[in-house]
Parts: sequence; C-alpha cells; structure tokens
Amino acid sequence: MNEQNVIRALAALAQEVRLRVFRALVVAGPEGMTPGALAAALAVAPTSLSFHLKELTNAGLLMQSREGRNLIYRADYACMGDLMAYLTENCCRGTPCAEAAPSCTNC
Amino acid sequence: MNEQNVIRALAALAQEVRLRVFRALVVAGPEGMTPGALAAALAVAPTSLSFHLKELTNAGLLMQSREGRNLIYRADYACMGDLMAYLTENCCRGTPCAEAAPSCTNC
DNA sequence: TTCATTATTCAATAATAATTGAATTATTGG
DNA sequence: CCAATAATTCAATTATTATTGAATAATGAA
Repeated sequence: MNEQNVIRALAALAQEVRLRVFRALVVAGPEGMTPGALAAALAVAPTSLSFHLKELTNAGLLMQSREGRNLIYRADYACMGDLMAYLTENCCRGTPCAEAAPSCTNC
Repeated sequence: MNEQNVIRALAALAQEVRLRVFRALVVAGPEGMTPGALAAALAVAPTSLSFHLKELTNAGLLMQSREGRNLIYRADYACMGDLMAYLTENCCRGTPCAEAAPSCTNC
C-alpha cells in the first residue's frame, strides 16, 4: 500500500457517516450489509449513503457485490490491515518495540 | 477513545504533509524531532509545517515539549494504538478472528 | 410489459481545509 | 538590553468536501 492509497483510506474513514458505516461492516463480517440495512441502522439519507459508500469503495476499504436487487457491501479486512501496518512501519527504528501486527486477516 | 477523537485523528493523518510528519516521528521514537529538523527532512515551509503540527497535536497524535529554544514533537503511541483498536472493534462480531491488537505500546 | 423496489448519479449550494506572506512570541548569547 | 534564532499566529485566498432533492438505472414480480 503506497502513500496515496493510505491517504485515501484515512480520508475516507475521517467522516462520521463513513466511519460508522465501516465499523458496522467490520462487525457484520463476511455477510456484509445492504445499503438499505445500513441506511436503516444509521439513519442516513439514501443519497448521502450512496455517496459515502462510493467514497469508501474507491478508497479500497469496501467491496461490493450484487445479490438479486440488493447490493452487498463488505469491509476489506486486508486493506484495513495494510493501513495499520503503514502507520506503524519502522516504529522506533525497528527496536526495541515490535511493529503493530493486525491479527484480523482470516476474516 | 470516542468517535469524535477518532475522526479528528484520522482527518489529521489524511493529508500528505501530516502523514509524513507523523511517520517520521514514529520512526524517530522517544527522541522526537524539532520543527526545524522536520522542515529540512520533508521540505515543507515553516508556516505550513506549524499549521500541520498543530493539527496533529490537537488530534492527540503528537506531544510537544520544549528544550531550550527548540520545540520537540513526539508521536503519541498510545493514541495510535487506541485508534487502531477502534477501527477493528468487534470485528466479525468477536469471532472467529481475534481483534487486532497493536503491540507497540512500550515505546 | 408494467409496476414497485433498491440504489445510484447529477447539479447546486453550503461548509471545511490548505497555502502564502507578513507580523508576533519565546529563548539564548553577546 | 539588543540582536539572532526558532517557531507560531494571523488574515486572505484558493481548493476540496458534504448535503439536498430531482432524475436515472437495474432488478424482480404480477
């Protein structure tokens, strides 16, 4: 993950609606959620939710698929892990503390 | 760490200069760096650097102290760890994957 | 095919953030 | 105290982001 991708991901998460959407999808796990379910759970206008889902998806934090007339969004755990690794890279020049290692890659 | 703090921290990091400053300070470790050293290393105008250092500090990501006529900025590793924990909280409803546990708290 | 549902895109407005240069504050040494 | 160094604050401009309502696209069922 390069600097530009990291900035996009951080900017995507740095907004109330998007942070809530992302966290809801992290909790939801592999099943994901539809925009309708997210809109209901978070009380966001559909237009606004669409905008934010697109931002998160463009940033690489979400994956989208279709199931019938519903779309399903899922958190991209690998992207989240890469992001965290980037922030802690070469922490204290490598020693004495280990780098932070996200352990959530098997989702 | 609450939602508002998390958003402030993410927004602070979602900018090229600030991300570079923060990462440089993560690498620098407990010694920290002066604005002058950061300005030289990253080729940023002093005024602009000051603005960004303030943003990062207000977001809780940096700590400031004075040493003679120099100021010293250091990364706040606890804040960074809290931030990462927040993003992965209740990942997949708690199972089957463990939550990401940043291991860089002894810096 | 026609209607209802689900969700997105578009265009306009409102709000927030970044950069620049000039002026100011704080500290140390002569 | 006065000059030099280190860094910040202020004010103006420019650029980016978010929200809203109306219109559009895609799917499935009668």
